[in-house]
Amino acid sequence: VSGVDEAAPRRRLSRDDVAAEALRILDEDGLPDLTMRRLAAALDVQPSALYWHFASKQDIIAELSDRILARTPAPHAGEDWAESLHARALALRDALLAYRDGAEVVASTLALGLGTVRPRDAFARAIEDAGFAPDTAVRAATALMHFVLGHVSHEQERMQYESLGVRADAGDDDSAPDFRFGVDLFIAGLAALRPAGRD
Amino acid sequence: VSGVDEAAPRRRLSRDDVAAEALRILDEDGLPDLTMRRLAAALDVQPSALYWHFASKQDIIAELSDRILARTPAPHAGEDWAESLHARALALRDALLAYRDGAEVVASTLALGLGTVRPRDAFARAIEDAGFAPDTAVRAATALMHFVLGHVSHEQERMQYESLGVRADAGDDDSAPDFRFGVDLFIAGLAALRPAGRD
DNA sequence: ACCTGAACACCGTTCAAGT
DNA sequence: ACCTGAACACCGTTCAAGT
Repeated sequence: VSGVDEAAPRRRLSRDDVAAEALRILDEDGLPDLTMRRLAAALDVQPSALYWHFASKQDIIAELSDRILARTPAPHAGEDWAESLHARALALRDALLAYRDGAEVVASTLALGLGTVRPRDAFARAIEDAGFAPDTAVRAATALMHFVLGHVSHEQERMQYESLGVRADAGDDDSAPDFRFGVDLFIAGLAALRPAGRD
Repeated sequence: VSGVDEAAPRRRLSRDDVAAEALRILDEDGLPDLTMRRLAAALDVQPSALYWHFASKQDIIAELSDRILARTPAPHAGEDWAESLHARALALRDALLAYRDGAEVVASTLALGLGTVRPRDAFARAIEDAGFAPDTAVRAATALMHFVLGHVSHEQERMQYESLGVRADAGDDDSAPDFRFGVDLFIAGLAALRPAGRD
């Protein structure tokens, strides 16, 4: 029995292994299929083993949220605040769309006060550049985050149910123009309400 | 054994009974506690009995969504489009806040393409009054819905976790001004972008 | 330090059978 | 027509015990 490759040992699971496998399952099968039991099976380990590396499933999801958001690019210098905000909003949408159910993962993590708030702060900085006070900028940035997460969640849930054939597939599918319209509306609002004497 | 009141019969459960009890559990214990088994127990019935009245749990939740949204009032006649939109957005927030986890119930129902779209259509009508074309108005109305649902979901999830002592309670709790700011921003955007020649 | 084994306390849904 | 009983195929989490 020496020539046959008997069950690979492959122990010493790392925290990073767990997160990477979870991200793979998320992207390939979606958030509802990302269960502790399925994750453990994919890693060839008992479910309880995961709790040595992460305190809870929600903590794993928070880690996924951070990884999804890590891909949002640094801003170009010298951009107009409106251009910058527009570009950041589109980049955030792209990052969320890059993983299946990305928006829901990030939204639920944000709601629990876990994970990074980098994208919101990036929005806020661009809005400060328009002349708004820091606390107002954070408020506006939060509103924009709600729009982005709501829009992309909706997009991704629709994709999910269309692929299952549940919803009537309306055919028309490119929601990028709708998204841009929403962002432009938001920016036009900021331009209209911003403190006078700024340019 | 005739004087003692033996286990009340109370059969013939109606669809309305199921929805009403579900709404009670939702409001008192929250969406995570609204399970088919708990609902059945509260109605003194087996879980499988619920499936005679509703095809699925999601269908029950869609019914709750409609009931939550039923309380949004008819608009005053003769209002300015901006005033009307503002009033409707605040009324929607109030309706969502009237039941625990109301925003999440409505958001998930909307995402599945179930339940009423009355609030969105009401938004769209006010936006048409500003001079926008019907399809543009629906786009903008959808964006506003995303903001409202996102904002109120966030508010309610925060309440939930604060009451459990999970999140650090920051003390400052009235998010109505933040909400109004977001709505005003949105309306200012519409005012800036609306077709010329309208007043 | 890292993981197994076994249990605890649950889920939504289906379906034959009863009344 | 309306509901029970029993099952199917799952959940997240804990914790003593092993190595």
